[in-house]
Amino acid sequence: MAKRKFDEIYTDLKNKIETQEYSFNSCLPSEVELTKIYGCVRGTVHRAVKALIERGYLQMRQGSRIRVIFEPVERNIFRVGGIESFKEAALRNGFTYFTKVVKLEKVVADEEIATKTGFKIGDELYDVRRIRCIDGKALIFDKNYFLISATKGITEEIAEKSIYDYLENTLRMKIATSKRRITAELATAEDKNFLELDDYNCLVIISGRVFNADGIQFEYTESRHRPDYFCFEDTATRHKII
Amino acid sequence: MAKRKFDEIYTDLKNKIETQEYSFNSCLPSEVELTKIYGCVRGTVHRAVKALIERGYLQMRQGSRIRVIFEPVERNIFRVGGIESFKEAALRNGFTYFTKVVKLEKVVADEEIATKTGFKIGDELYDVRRIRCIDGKALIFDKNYFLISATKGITEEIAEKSIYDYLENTLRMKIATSKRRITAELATAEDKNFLELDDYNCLVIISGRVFNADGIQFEYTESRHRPDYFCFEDTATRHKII
DNA sequence: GCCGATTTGTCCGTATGTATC
DNA sequence: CGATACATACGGACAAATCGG
Repeated sequence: MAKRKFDEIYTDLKNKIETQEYSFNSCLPSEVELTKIYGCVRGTVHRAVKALIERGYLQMRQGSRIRVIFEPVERNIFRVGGIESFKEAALRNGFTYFTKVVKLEKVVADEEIATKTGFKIGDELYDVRRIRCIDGKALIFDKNYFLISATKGITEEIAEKSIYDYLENTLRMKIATSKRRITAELATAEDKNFLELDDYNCLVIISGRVFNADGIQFEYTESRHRPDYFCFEDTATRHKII
Repeated sequence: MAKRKFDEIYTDLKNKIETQEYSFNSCLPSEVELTKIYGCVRGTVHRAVKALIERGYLQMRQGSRIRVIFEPVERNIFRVGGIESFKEAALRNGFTYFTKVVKLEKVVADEEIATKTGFKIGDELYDVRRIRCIDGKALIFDKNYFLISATKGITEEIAEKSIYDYLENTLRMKIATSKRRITAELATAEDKNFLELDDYNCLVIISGRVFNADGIQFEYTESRHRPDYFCFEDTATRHKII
């Protein structure tokens, strides 16, 4: 995977930017100079640079040079970006955490479930509900449905550890795309029962449909966060499809 | 701008997918067949397809064909995706809306403002606060700071209409990148004063720093939404930098 | 399970256009 | 205006994964 020339350049530039070797508001060497540094054609450099633009590290303008717009920020917050899983985020922030499985049942999708989850009526699903505790406090409530035909064999032990480890490493499933939606709602009775909400009467909800490489939707996920344990970051570029 | 071959292909494929000419879960013609259709080389087709993958329309896997994973969804929700402005979202949903300017003052950034906004202490800024009303209800509270040296001449009339129109069309500023963060917080006294919060005691906050093409940050924006008028959608692809 | 055809993934080298300085 | 630098596209090559017989 990491033997793509393109990845090397991407990673190397990203590191140099993060360590301020290329510092905020300075300019990168021109693309032609970069081709000499990395020993490749301009197209390959260009591709790496565009990837860094989309991720908010660089900025380009035709005719002028490539500018660094990355600034390191202090952060002790619970991010849910494109990449980090719950576990990674907890670890990065130095929190202790554990998962408690409160439900693991087989259900058949009725109309209500089908509409909400994107599965078809009649599909057999695992209904998994878990509480995520951080520093001993119950802060996140995860509700998941998995298509049994694609994810056979999920047990409580697996749900407590990592379902994705099981799917990827044991079942050898290849996960491809995931469509997410972030919303916020009033907390339900179930939320209040399971979570320590303190003064908050709302939750932030990240819901998503996940597809495997065969184009089959195998999961619907809903992660209900106490507001202070939620943060999402991204970079948008206006007016351009890259 | 629209004379890029790549854009034509992107737009045409996107339309054909949205109108189900290429339907959910079916496969596209191979890249080679597409080059014949569009009269271009494979690299160009490939690039358009990758853009559609990042936006959740398609899925590819080396060796097998390109699959459509877009499904039209009912949507009567207030999205804040990468692209839509407040106005566009309101229009799309068929709501009436208007903006009320409750503050437009010049301020000098002190330490507190500087930390929060990313400007430097001593920078001269416009402090703009606006209420967004949808269907007659005050639902969104926008707090913005603009760097005066880059955005000279903002008036109440402009703030009521569209500051971005003014910046792009009158000042000819080129907006490039914007880093956003989505969080949720308890509503403040100011929020409760300006907004109709009903039962909600929290708000969803989209904050961001916006840079122009010269790499200058000219805006800090904070958009405080009542939870039921907020929705963010995106697509994530696992394990791969495209 | 093997093999060959198909299809996507990456990269090269080159050429031309366009914006900036 | 010319020099520089990025933007897009072409055509070709080979690698890697998939699929069907």
